[in-house]
Amino acid sequence: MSRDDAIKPESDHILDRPMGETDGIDFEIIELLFFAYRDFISDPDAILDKSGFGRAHHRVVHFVNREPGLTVAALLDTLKITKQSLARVLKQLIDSGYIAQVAGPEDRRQRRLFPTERGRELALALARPQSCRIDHAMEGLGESGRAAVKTFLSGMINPVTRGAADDQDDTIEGKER
Amino acid sequence: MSRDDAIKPESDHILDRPMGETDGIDFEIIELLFFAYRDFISDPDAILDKSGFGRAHHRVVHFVNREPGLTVAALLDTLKITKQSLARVLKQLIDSGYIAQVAGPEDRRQRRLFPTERGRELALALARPQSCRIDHAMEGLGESGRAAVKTFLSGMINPVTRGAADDQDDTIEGKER
DNA sequence: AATTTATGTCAACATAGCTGACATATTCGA
DNA sequence: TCGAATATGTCAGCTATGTTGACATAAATT
Repeated sequence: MSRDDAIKPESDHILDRPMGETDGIDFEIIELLFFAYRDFISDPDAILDKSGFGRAHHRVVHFVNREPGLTVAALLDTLKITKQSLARVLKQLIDSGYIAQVAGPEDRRQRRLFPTERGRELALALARPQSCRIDHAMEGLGESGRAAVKTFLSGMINPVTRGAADDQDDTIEGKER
Repeated sequence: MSRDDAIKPESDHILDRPMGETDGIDFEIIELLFFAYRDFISDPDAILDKSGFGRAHHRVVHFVNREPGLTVAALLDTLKITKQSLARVLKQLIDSGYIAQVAGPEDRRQRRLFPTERGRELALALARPQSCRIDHAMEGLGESGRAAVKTFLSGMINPVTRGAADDQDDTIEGKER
């Protein structure tokens, strides 16, 4: 890198004032969210490492445990990833006996996803440290404070556009998700 | 996949009860955090796509703008990634004129990072929609509610272990981060 | 019978992490 | 002053997880 090209404090309109509240932007919360989520994720990450799984597996196991009998389509819609992305991790979870598939009772094209005992245990093991962290963060707060947190987090989420629910109607605009 | 191996609802200890509050775990907040963060990130993602940058660039631009003159070591410590990971995105940001390096005035080994005008603009453009989203999510909340949110988010973050600050002392246990 | 839907799968690619190894400039301590 | 430690950069290769596009199969729908 020839080392000397870095020593030119004169050029290029360098700014040395921190980007602050002056712009009417709440950088504090932006950063709190970044750090909070990073650490929130780190607990399960450590556990997953041992099992040879990753975050993608975590999400799948979580939602399947939260809603046993979920269809693949519904899961894709929740995760907002492509079926090819899902396929990779889902296959591993099925092969390792964490999740089982059952043909839909009404519509036999569907593959409804259920957790096995093993899958349930993993989901709980992953959720436990996260729950602890949340409990700790909620410690000082009263009922109204806790409610405020939920309101805030809900407000951060994009509104659901269509009547997604369990209806079909997904490939209308050509996106194959 | 021979299609028929999926149709075996009998085998393997399938659970069909949702994983719920019974286990003393607050799944609601866990999920709210997941969805909230995902959507929170999606705003800047859309902007970054146009510039040909990714989330990694976002973080670098953000923190350099928040603390101009940051050393590479300090940035690595904030982001908790390896220097090789940082190098890739930092190089691109420097080459494209979003960030400039200046040799440290005291310690000339350091490369202190500063935003250029361009870098500042990008950081602001990325923060703006996030700030809007936060404002919207805070809308209903009073001062105490907002305070609760900050307390909560702060409580979610791992406590700082050592006197990290600007001190050296990083390679003690052999990890080269 | 033809079409649509739900799902799976192959192949190729991009981003952003990681480890390991090594280079260079600078500072610091003995 | 010299050798070790430090701050940073860089090469090479690996992994995880996302993406597109194309195509296959079974079941439902029209």
